[in-house]
Amino acid sequence: MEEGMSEFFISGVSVGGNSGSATTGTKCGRWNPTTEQVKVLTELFSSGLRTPSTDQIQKISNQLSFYGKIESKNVFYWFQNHKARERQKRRKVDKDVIRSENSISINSFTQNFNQLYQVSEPERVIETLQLFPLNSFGESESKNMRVHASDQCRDSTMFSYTVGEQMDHPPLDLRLSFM
Amino acid sequence: MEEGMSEFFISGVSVGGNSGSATTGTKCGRWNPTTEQVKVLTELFSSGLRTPSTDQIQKISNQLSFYGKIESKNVFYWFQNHKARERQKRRKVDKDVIRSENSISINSFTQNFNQLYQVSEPERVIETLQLFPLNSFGESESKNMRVHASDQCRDSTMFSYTVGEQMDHPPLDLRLSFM
DNA sequence: ACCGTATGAATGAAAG
DNA sequence: CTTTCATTCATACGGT
Repeated sequence: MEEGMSEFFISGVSVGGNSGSATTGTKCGRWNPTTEQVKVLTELFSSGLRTPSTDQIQKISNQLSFYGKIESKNVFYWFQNHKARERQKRRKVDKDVIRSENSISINSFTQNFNQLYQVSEPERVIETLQLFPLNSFGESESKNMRVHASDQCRDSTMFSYTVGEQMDHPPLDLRLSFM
Repeated sequence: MEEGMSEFFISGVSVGGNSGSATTGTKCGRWNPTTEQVKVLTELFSSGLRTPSTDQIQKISNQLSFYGKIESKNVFYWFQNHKARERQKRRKVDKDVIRSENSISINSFTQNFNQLYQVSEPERVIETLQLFPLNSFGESESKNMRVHASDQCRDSTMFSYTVGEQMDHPPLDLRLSFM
């Protein structure tokens, strides 16, 4: 990790006095992506980009700076996190699916199937990516809007498999026999 | 931004909804642990469990589902938050202690030291925690043996420069023509 | 009904 | 890449 990152922010840490983070209203402390930035990054991601090279990061960052403050490392981290969480999520889902299959296995098969393979995309490195400003004008009204605001209902890729049938057996043995 | 936006919650099981929340037409309620669940989680935490492994999370989740709907991610988040907030609290206390230390003598230094470098509890990181012996056989494995001695005191002085808010010129050519 | 607090959920940033 | 830490957003609740 250090390899590719070195030139991004190693130098940035503690550059200067910073002057108490007055921050003119914006909570500066960490990058707060605008919706446009997130949108673009997401598109890139869904286009197959997973681990952008230094140059790619630079370009992306550069372009995204149009929508608001951003640094290369933000882009780098974004991809790291996004990729990692996609994996993590899939992993957990798989586990849940497996477990639930052992107990349910009704027509949830189809869903499980979709779940299991929805993200199995062939990790290809994109060569030329054209998606872009084609419509990036549509919604550039928010400058520093937090992306959450209205889509809190993002799915949770981990489900529960509410049993609910055995609500009458004795409480589990909670004795932790450690040590 | 989510890549795997999936909205299928295990067949039939109507997730969330309800939860009142009239004001902001929310649709997906969030997990609301039952007292039983909280009790169990708290006990586990008190026993020293801080960062359960995926397997442990699964087991715990599975067991707790007896008391009500729950997903593995809920357990995951619960521990994350609980740990973080305990730490947060401790940090605040430490601050206060340190502040008062300025007027106390050497004696208290030792105490402060202990407070700083010792977890609230004997920090007996569980090594073999047999969660719910009922159905967790020899799978107890844990590699959370490390004790944080280094608290990266991240200097939140951020460095990025602001790129002036010029949101009113045409979008840059974002074609990423990688070489 | 509003407001403050506790806490579930998310994610940027790092460390390992 | 994986896992953890820190911070923030959002919401359920209880008090006044």
